[in-house]
Parts: sequence; C-alpha cells; structure tokens
Amino acid sequence: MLDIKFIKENKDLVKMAAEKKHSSFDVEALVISDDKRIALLNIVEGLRGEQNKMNNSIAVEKDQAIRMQMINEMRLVKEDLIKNEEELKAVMIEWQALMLQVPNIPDMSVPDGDSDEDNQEVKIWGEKTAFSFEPKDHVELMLNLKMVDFERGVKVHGFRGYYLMGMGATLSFAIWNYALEFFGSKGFVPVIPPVIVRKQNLYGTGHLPGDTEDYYMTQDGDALAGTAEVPLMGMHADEIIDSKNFPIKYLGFSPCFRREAGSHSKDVKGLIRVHEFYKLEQVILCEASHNESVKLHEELNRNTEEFIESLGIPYRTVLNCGGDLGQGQVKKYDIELWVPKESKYREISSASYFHDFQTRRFNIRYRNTEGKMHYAHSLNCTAIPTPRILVSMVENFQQADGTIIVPKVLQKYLGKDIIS
RNA sequence: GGAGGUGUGGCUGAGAGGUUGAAAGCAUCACUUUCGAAAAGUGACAUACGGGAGACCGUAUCGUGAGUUCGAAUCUCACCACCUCCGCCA
Repeated sequence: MLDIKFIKENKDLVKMAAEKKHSSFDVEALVISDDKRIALLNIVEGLRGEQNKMNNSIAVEKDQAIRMQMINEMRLVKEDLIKNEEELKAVMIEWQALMLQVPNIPDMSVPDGDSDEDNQEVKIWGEKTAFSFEPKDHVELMLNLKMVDFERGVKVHGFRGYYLMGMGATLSFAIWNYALEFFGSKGFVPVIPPVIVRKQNLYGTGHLPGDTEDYYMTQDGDALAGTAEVPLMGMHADEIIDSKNFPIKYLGFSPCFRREAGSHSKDVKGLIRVHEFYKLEQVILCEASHNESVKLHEELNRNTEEFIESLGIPYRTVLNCGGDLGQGQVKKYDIELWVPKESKYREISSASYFHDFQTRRFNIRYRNTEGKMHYAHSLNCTAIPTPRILVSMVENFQQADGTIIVPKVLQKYLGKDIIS
C-alpha cells in the first residue's frame, strides 16, 4: 500500500512501476476513483456537520413545537445523507480494491526483465564442484542412505509428499541448531510464530490479493502461512513501536505451506519443490529511512551468504529484475546454490525490502525524535530452508562411494563427519 | 463443547439516548517557585482524513461490523478478544 497523496503526485512513477513489474494496474482508474471519493466525502461531511450542529440545538430546545419542527427538518437531511453515504460506500469498495493493487516503486538499481531468466548475476562464490566420478542426484543419494522416503510420503500426503528420516531428519536438526546459533549471534531474536493466520496478515505482507491460489485455507477461513514473514509482520500490527527498539530483528522458525498451484510440471522429483517444509526467516522492522533500509537489506543478504559460505557450498547471488519482483518489493536479491547433477544454481534465499508498503497495511508505526508519527520500514530474508538446503548439500559433498561429507560447522551438531 | 462475565485515551477509571473527543486520577512534557532537586501550583497532552499559507476549521473514531433513532460510548444483533467456572486434552 502506498500513500494516496504520493500516488496522485507521482502518477508517472507508479505507472512506470507497474510496467516494470509487469502489473496491469491502472493508475488513472485509481485517480478517478479517488476524486469521486473526495467529492462524496466532502458532501457527506458537510451534511454530518449540519446534523451535529442541529443536534445540539434540539437537545436544549424547550419549546416542543419548535423542537418537533427541528426534528422534522433533520429527517430530510438524514435522507439526503443516507443517499450520499451509500454512494460513498460503493466508491470506497472500488477504491480499496484498487489501492490494494498499487505496486510499490522498484529501486533505480533494479534491472528490467520479464522473469527470473533476466535476473542479474552480481556475485559468484566458490568453485563449481568437480567430481572424479559420475555424481548422483540428491534423490538417489538420499534414498540410498535412507535419509528420505518419497513413496510412503506420497502414499500418506499425496503428490510432493516426503518423509525425512534417519540422517535426513538428524541433519535437519543440526542445520536448525547451527542456524539458530549463527543468526542468534547477529542479534536476531528467535521466534516460533503461529502459522495458522487470519487472512488479513496475508494482505498485510502483500501476498494477497494477488496469490489466492497459493494458500491452504482452514474451514474457519484462516490461512496456513507460506513463510514466517507473515506472522512475524502481523505480530506488531496496530502498534506504536518505541523507536529505541529499532532495528527489531527476528529469526522466525516455522513450517511453511505452499500449494504450488500451477507448478505441476516443475521439479516433480525430489526435495526442491514441496508442499510443506521448514524455514528460518530473518525479519526486520526499522525506522523509515531509505538509507537504513538499503543498509539492512545488504546486511540481511550478506548474513545468508556468510551462512552458506560457512557450509562451503558454491553459490551465486542475483539481483532480481522488475518482472520477478513481488508487488510490495522495492528490491530483491536471490541466493542460488550450485546443484551439480542439474548443473545449475537453484534458489535458496530471497532478501527483499519494502519501505513502508507492508507497515502501512499492518499499521505499524513509531514516533521519531520530534514526536512525529511514521510508518516503520520492513525487510525480510530467508535464513535457511529445509529440506531444500539438503539438495545442494548432499550433491556437492557426495563421495564416490555414495557417502556424504558433513560440513565442518555442522559436525558438532551432528556428532559425525560422514553420513554413510 | 457448556454456563456466566468483561471490553472507554499511554495506564486506572466515570459516564447508562441529547451541546461527550469523552469527568477524575496516574504517567508524560512545559512553565512558575528554588542555588539545584524534591514537593507544590499553572498549563499542555490522541489518531486519521478533508479544507487553509497559517492561527485554525470540519468529519470520523469508546473492541469490530451492521441496525434502531432527528441524535448512540449509552439501546438491538452479529463477530472478535479477554476473564471465571465445568468438560475435554498434550
């Protein structure tokens, strides 16, 4: 959500934003709707003012005849008021629907492009793993080591179902524990949030109204969140935060549910694309300053890069193009890990900042040092998703005999250096 | 799941259809007094939207939404949250 005043004063910017993000949003329609809204608001407020003034006179009028005459007069005003209020209500519905579709303005540095194909590589780390033997893919490796069971996963859950078991499960715990320590040492407060959330939280983050098909819903109309970002942002909704606490840094740990609607033919095998997984997510609320947002955005992304580097997995970082940005995102980096058997980099992390796009929807505010109210800024970045991280880990660290070398930093959490 | 109760500003808490954005107290800030502090006194003290260069003015907001009424914090209905008791449960 952007400020309507800003939108009207910067129509061209918003138009450009829509084009860059390949959104069909029509600014002109919103401007027309807002003009109607203001005009009706003025009429309605005028009539209410008349009503308020007269009410006070009626209250003190002793003469019953005059009193009745006043009341009758106000009956007419009321009729007029109701008519205009109904018109205003209709305009408001249209206006609100349009406001929820306004794209946030991407940063100047965001490249043009249609899809993830057009993302710009900004960094490569590590050598693509070379093997003296024919490497196996993660499915084969993990099945052989009894780390995963897809057949029974599908039997119980259906398409994309899986069991992590044995070292597959144990390795996941090791990663979570290591991540908790790693990100904890960077000042993040660990949080286990609720993942059954009211829909308004998905509107708040900007996932709705766009991606309705991607969510599992409960029979009570609540949604299963696809990321801890949703409940962590909702956490401070309607609050006025003490700016002494900025930046607020949370490390959310939660299951993540994704219907993956429309991706039936993609990544049908293995652990790349699943309906439920676990993720540690970094979320930050900070003061409303572009520079602060940029600084923290780089920091968030760097945190995850460092984490991956400490595991020793080759990766690259891409700057997402306009067409690959979400509605509310100003700028986004993806970190992609090398997957040897596929011979390509696969996304593992996403770092974005939103300025006050999300906090306006959530009504998360603070007072600056002059006592003036502002909407906070928000950012988020994946810390680590499991089991997707296992894909790169087992493929890059496999040995000829099918065993897996455990990264040094995980050994103390796992209690061994080889998975066999 | 059953029965009952509660929801008012940063907090406590009055108000029970009529000039109530809302008494009082606490907290906060400014000023007075003081060498300084405490205490006391005086005053200020919500947010959003619209109008205005501005001082200001208008409208809305008493958990949320709808309704009754010329007029709703106050009456009605639905929903949400919390509390107490019973049941169930990890």
